Amino acid sequence: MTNTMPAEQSRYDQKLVHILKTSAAIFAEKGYHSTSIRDIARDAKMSLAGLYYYFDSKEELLYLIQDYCFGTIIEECRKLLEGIDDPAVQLKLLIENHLNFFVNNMNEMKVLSHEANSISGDLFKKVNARKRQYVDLAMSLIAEIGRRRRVEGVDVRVATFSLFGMMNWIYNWYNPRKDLDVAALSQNMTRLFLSGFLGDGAKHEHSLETGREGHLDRTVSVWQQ
Amino acid sequence: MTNTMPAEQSRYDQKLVHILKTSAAIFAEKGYHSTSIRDIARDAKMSLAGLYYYFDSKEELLYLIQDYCFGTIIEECRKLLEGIDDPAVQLKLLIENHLNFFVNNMNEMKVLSHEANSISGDLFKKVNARKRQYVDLAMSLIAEIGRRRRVEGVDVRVATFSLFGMMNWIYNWYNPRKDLDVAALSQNMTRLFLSGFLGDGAKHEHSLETGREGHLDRTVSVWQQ
DNA sequence: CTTACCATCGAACGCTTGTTCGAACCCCAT
DNA sequence: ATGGGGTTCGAACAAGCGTTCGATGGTAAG
Repeated sequence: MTNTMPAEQSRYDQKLVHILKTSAAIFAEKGYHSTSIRDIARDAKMSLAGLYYYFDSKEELLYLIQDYCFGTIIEECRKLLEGIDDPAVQLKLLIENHLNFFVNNMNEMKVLSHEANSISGDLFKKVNARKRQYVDLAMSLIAEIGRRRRVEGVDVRVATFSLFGMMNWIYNWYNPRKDLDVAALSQNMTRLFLSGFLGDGAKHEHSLETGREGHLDRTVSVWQQ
Repeated sequence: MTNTMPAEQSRYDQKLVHILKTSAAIFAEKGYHSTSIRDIARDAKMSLAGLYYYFDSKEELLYLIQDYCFGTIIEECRKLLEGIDDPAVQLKLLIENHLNFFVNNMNEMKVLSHEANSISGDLFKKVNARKRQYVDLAMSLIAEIGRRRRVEGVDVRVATFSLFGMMNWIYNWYNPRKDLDVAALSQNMTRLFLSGFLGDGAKHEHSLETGREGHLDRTVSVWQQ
């Protein structure tokens, strides 16, 4: 399986794409494990057995969706960042690209975010290699911004995953017909994150003293036993 | 089913708690739909049929975990916020409570976050009512902070769900043996969010001009067809 | 010791699942 | 028209699923 789809698509490629899109829509709606191949066959208007001409197993189907999704996002991102020096600008572009892609491919991205552990073995490793690559890119940008602007008081790892948390959580709430459009969403999140990361922490923190620090129970377990 | 467990637990209650904790651990590890009642029976050291003395269906089992989790988190939060005037301080406490509870009950919270749509019908409605209650609380705090500090340029809904995204994403990466402890994690995220929300957006944004705004393709679909 | 109730279990039911197989179909080059 | 390879399909399989039922064990009160 190659990273990129041929521009000129054969009948076979077109049908595979149709299957992947249909599957992603159902996976997004009811979850990978609750979706049966029969569900996919119905929506794709094919027979059960006919589908297996295009993939070897349900798990490989999930892999094809995830891998191609990651491939595209990373490729687009690399193109976008090329030749830009300021890591803050690069990060801004990464966020824009991520959210733009997410919103315009909500089904596939929900499957990528939510079904990350529904895949196992070698296929899991392959997807994870791409993920690590992408996360490392973002983390190195954030680290570099921190270095140049002498950011203190925020852990780079925490910052990176907080950013991905913000961005990847949108499948839980974002409604394109009701919420801001992608451009405004990107701007909001870039501002939230960059201002938060760079922002003068000390400026606000002194006013947050509660006079009862360390008041939290260490709730070791939900149900004490 | 009541919201709170009796302080004095009968033999029955203790065993129910044991089942809930065991189930949550397996659900967290392999997902709700990939977990069979037989898996739970094995780990809980009970027979398959014996489990059904404690719940009526697999779905109700999930509900019990989620409902009790939400119940505890909201109750703790209310107690903590009581009598405090500054919404920024209240939000800080909400974040601390949320993360403290999350880290100390990672299994249950992962099930709460990740299996939100694995439940349906009336049980889903019940859990969702609690969720809305909790989200509304956070959103109203954020809105009030925005009003008092005259925050501009960030949508309150986007800010709220970005915060929950940051916080709830941690089950995907947080490793208590390798990462910061809960106190430091809370401090980091509070700083990231509050500085981000309050922070002078204009201060940094002018330096982020790329000279090619609107350059992003509207990637309508992953696989063009 | 007997009664009654709470708790537990082995075994089975009906159903859905992912996957396979061999036969049939379609369509284009000869 | 005919051959053949690329597609499609109906039917079946074994395995696993959630759930039920009737019977059994344990235990505390009468």
